[in-house]
Amino acid sequence: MSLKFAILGLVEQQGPLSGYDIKQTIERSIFYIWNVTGAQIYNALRDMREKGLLSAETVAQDGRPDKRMHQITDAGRAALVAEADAPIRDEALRDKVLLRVFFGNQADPEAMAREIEAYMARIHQEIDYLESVERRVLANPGPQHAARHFQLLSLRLKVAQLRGMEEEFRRAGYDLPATEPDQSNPTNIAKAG
Amino acid sequence: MSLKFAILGLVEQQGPLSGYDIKQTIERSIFYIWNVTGAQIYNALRDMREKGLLSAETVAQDGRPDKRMHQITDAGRAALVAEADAPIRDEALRDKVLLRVFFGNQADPEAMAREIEAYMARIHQEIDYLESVERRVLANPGPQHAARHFQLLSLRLKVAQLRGMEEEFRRAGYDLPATEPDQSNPTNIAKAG
DNA sequence: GTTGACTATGCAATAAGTTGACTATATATC
DNA sequence: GATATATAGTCAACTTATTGCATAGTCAAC
Repeated sequence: MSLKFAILGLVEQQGPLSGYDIKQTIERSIFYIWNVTGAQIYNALRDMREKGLLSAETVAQDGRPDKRMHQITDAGRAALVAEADAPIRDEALRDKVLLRVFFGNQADPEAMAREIEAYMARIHQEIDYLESVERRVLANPGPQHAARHFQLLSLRLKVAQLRGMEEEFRRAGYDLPATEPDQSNPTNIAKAG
Repeated sequence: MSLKFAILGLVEQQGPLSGYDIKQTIERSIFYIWNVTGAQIYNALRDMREKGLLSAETVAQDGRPDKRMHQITDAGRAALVAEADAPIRDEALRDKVLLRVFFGNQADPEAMAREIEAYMARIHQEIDYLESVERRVLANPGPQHAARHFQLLSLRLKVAQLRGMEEEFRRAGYDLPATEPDQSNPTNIAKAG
């Protein structure tokens, strides 16, 4: 449900969107929480149209392919609210990275250490990047108070998780490989994969 | 693959295991990383037997149902090592809790605040519980140095994540509901849900 | 003039994960 | 005697997620 929840939330907040728009938006705003490919989104959209959660209208463009703009329906809005109001549970607790660490002794020791340090480097860059996003958001005050509050909160929660992990890796004796700082986000965690 | 990876890792480390044994072990040692039900394990085992990653032998018991003890095969060991040696990627980045926070404005504001505070309480208990596990492990020194190192590391990484989130929620103005402390783990995050 | 990036969508197949129902026996508790 | 818990397993159906492939036009760079 969660990808569909995210799509419903975006379409509700940002009016009619094409699949492509949704992909862009997720890559710009939810990338640190949820990773998707284009195919996943189009698959989900088809499904949601068939279930009546979204309605779509084909719009012709000049010089560009047609696109299908999606709107949330009453049924979609009901599904969105139902999910948003459901109790928060940590169901499907699942962390591939921690699992790899847990069974780290199955790997070659030196390779494992290198992997961890490379992962630390990605964490480090990701923290920098997320904090630059936060600064950018804070610097330009807009409307949508409640939405902004929660979006920033989730971002800061992610940063807090990453910081915690980084410190813990350090405490365990692992160290960042020396690199130049980088303000862009070419190899961030969310995208590396 | 990850559930199967976990199963392969356990069977490799702890010799012949029944599905039931695996369930118990996961509930005792990997519960904070990966959540499973019995059916999931038995489904995975059938699959892995069919693929030749595990071999099984039925063992009769008196006063108890027969059980099928699983051993890792050469193919299984190869699959385990292949996974363990693969680069660590944060593929399938997916956090339902953060997603719920991100779209928190879609929920009723007071209900959302209550949900977050209830979640904080679970985090808090989970930290206490994980730290008690860590103390217990540290207090009884055993063999398996490398395995222990990585198992404790993953546990501490999880604690670090949770601590980070707890602090961040506090900073955002949310507060733990007042409760009695509890040393057992009846409603911990891993099990709640 | 061809290569690559961007815009834009789709389907089929597979893999992975989840749920619910079901079968048994033994022991301990009420 | 009834109920609950622990042990031990299976299957079918389902949802969710992932991958690979295909299509097709515009635009800029080389």
